[in-house]
Amino acid sequence: MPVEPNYFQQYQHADIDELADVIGELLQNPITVEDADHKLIAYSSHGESTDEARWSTIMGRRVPEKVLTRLWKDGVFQELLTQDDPVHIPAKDEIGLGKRVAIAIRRGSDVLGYIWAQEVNRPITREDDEILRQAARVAVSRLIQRQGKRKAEEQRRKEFLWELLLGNHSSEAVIRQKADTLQMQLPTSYLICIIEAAGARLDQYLYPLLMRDKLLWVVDGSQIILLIGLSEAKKDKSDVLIRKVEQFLADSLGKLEAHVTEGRQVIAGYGRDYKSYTDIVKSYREALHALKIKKLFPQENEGIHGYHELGIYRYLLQLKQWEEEQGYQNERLEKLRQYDRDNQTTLLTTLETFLDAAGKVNKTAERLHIHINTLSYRLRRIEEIIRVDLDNMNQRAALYLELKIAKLDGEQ
Amino acid sequence: MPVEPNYFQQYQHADIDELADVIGELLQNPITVEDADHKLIAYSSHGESTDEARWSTIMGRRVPEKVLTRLWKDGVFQELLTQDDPVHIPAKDEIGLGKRVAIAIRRGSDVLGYIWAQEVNRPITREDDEILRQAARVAVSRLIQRQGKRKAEEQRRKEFLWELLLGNHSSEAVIRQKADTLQMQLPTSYLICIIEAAGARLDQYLYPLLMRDKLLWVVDGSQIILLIGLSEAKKDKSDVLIRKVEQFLADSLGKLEAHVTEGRQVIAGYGRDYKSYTDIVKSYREALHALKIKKLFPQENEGIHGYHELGIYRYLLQLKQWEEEQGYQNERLEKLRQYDRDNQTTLLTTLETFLDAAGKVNKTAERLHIHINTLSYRLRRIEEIIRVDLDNMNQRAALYLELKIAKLDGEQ
DNA sequence: AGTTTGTTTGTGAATTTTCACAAATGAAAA
DNA sequence: TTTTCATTTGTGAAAATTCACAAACAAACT
Repeated sequence: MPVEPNYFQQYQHADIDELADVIGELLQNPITVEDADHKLIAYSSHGESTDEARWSTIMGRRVPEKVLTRLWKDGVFQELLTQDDPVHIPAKDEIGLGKRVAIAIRRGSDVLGYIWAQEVNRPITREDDEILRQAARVAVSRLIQRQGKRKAEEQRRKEFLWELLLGNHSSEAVIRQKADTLQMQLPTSYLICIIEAAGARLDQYLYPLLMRDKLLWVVDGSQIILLIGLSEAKKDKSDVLIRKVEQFLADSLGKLEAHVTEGRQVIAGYGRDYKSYTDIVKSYREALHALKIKKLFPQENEGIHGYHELGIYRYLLQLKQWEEEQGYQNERLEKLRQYDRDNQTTLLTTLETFLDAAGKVNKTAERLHIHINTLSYRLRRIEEIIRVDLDNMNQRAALYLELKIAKLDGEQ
Repeated sequence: MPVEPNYFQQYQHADIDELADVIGELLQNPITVEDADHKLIAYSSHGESTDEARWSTIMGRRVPEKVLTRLWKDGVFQELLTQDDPVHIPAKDEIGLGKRVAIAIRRGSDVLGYIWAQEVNRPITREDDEILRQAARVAVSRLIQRQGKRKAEEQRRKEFLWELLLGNHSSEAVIRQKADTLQMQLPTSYLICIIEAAGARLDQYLYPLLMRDKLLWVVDGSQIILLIGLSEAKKDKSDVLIRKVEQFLADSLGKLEAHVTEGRQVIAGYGRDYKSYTDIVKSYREALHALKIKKLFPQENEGIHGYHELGIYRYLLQLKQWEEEQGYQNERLEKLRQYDRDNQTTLLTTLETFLDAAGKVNKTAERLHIHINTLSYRLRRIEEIIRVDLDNMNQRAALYLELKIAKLDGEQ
């Protein structure tokens, strides 16, 4: 293995702009240096041949949004965030992006920024990768200070989110003002989403996704709490927005479940969407509620994350508590349970399966592995024993509720 | 019209026993006088020919229970209580009751007692009726004092019931003791039933029924509150007892509705059955709740009176209140309502009918007077618009609940 | 005017549900 | 042991449901 030369020996103390020029000279191509938030930090001054993406970046002092979106979509950033080596990116003419190479500037697992090298004057080969690796290493010290400031800001933003989650602020105006001083732009519509994983480094694994969507988040024990913005809530198109959340969750859970093979306890829930930021407490509580229900009824709520999708489960805990306060005990179900015990039957399970199948005898018999006439007999029996009319929606719904409430005791 | 002689002219100041003898002599038959509670007050002393019923009555100083039950069943008391004339009763050998004639002793609408004349020595004809009428009139003054005492006792019992209803007593032992001092025997199992009629003299119309079942009751405005005993709650035979309550209600409501033709607002509700008398508050509250629900959803709960039969309606008020506290507004239903307004459709009604029919398309289409394919189209539309899966019981039940909750606002 | 869109109704075939009746099974009671 | 009872399964026919496809219609839009 040949010993690579130390390209930046004599530039250890050069400032960041000088460094960009040096890299540019070594690679004979235009260089751009950005921080983790894609704000322009430095760029090489030689050479006029520049594509539209670089031009816009320099003029706007930030990488244009559409370029970022595209690169996230193509998985470029995912690569950059997860590996130490330079990433070679083919040209993407639709967004005015020429062929280039990029590398992340990182300290430990933190990404401080990126170095971009355009390929215009000459191709950048694998041999040049070491130059970029060294350049990234040298750039670290220049970015650390900036990073410190950024971290402190991030920290203050997280504290602010906690305040919002706990409902410390009562006035919308005060919230907006504080958000301004923290240079946060609050989405017009938002919701709170919680992802919980047993013993996983949640923020670590989700980092690329969090960065991609520029989410505000805090970690609380084994939970990560996310403020997700629903940019434009046009008319009846809220469905589309919710589907974006579901997409995000699918991505996140997929990624996490790959990592957390052991307990595989990865669950997520989110509250309803609100516009006023005094309602953030509500959305948070709703997300927590959804999570709680998903733990209590995992099968019943598989694939469901939104509080608005919980159906009757939304009421269950409350109703349970109410029944207890009233000293109500369900005689009908107890009667069935007793009958089952006395006669070694399974009428209660039969009833639950029947109700879960929304009264479809076919589906019910199938799930229970019994003849359809057996089912019909059992249902008739149930109607006789607990004196109920299963064709009556009121009674059906009531029984359904009662059954699910009873399950909360683990009595089943 | 011949002027009837005044048979009791010279006995105006005779005591009650003497009176019985006089009547006996006039009719040449054995006489028994009872108070309203069928306790023996006096009996004629001549003549040995006496049937088993009279003999038991005199020996036990009260009319035997089985005789009373039979006479109530045959409607004899109903007649006695509602008319001033003597009632001629055929022999009922199975209970040892010979042929006899009876008349109620009444002051105004209050029944103070009864005079019974057995037919053994000679038949008692219509001509003798006037003798009994006059005898009943003369007996009034002898029974008034007794009646006063009885009324005071009744009054104290009613006050006691009120105390129980309002939960003033916390100890079962104290309650039992007080019941003893008031000479009340509390049924082992009981429930509270309330009948409400707009402007009717409830206790008046129900008097025969109340007497028959010896119920404890109080009147509260337009409501009459009844403590109904369920004598022997053997094993799983509670159904039979409840059916007795239903029978009583059917009788009562039938009678009342005949009288209250105007507003026809006669409703009834009853709570669950309890054994401990500290629970009487619960049963009372449940009865009130049932009544309230029946007012809010008259059609939905037609023919239903028991709190235990309310189904989901039992939860509705609580859920409504809870939703309001949470500031929850139902977007799904609102969306449908909006669609209906925009397109002059009736999807909301369609949905409700469908759910009420427990998902039977046939019944639904019939009730809506539409083609079954129209219904199928509408349901598909509903599923699209509010993004719901009507085959899913959770969603179905949730929608059902939401619909009924929404109806509480009168928003429909 | 024609076109589009959402709604209603019709037809027909495959499938499911409902119901009545009968036979087989197994466990408990006589 | 037989008898009884509750349960399961089978058969078959009528009724109801589901689904695809098409025609008719009215209101809104171009």
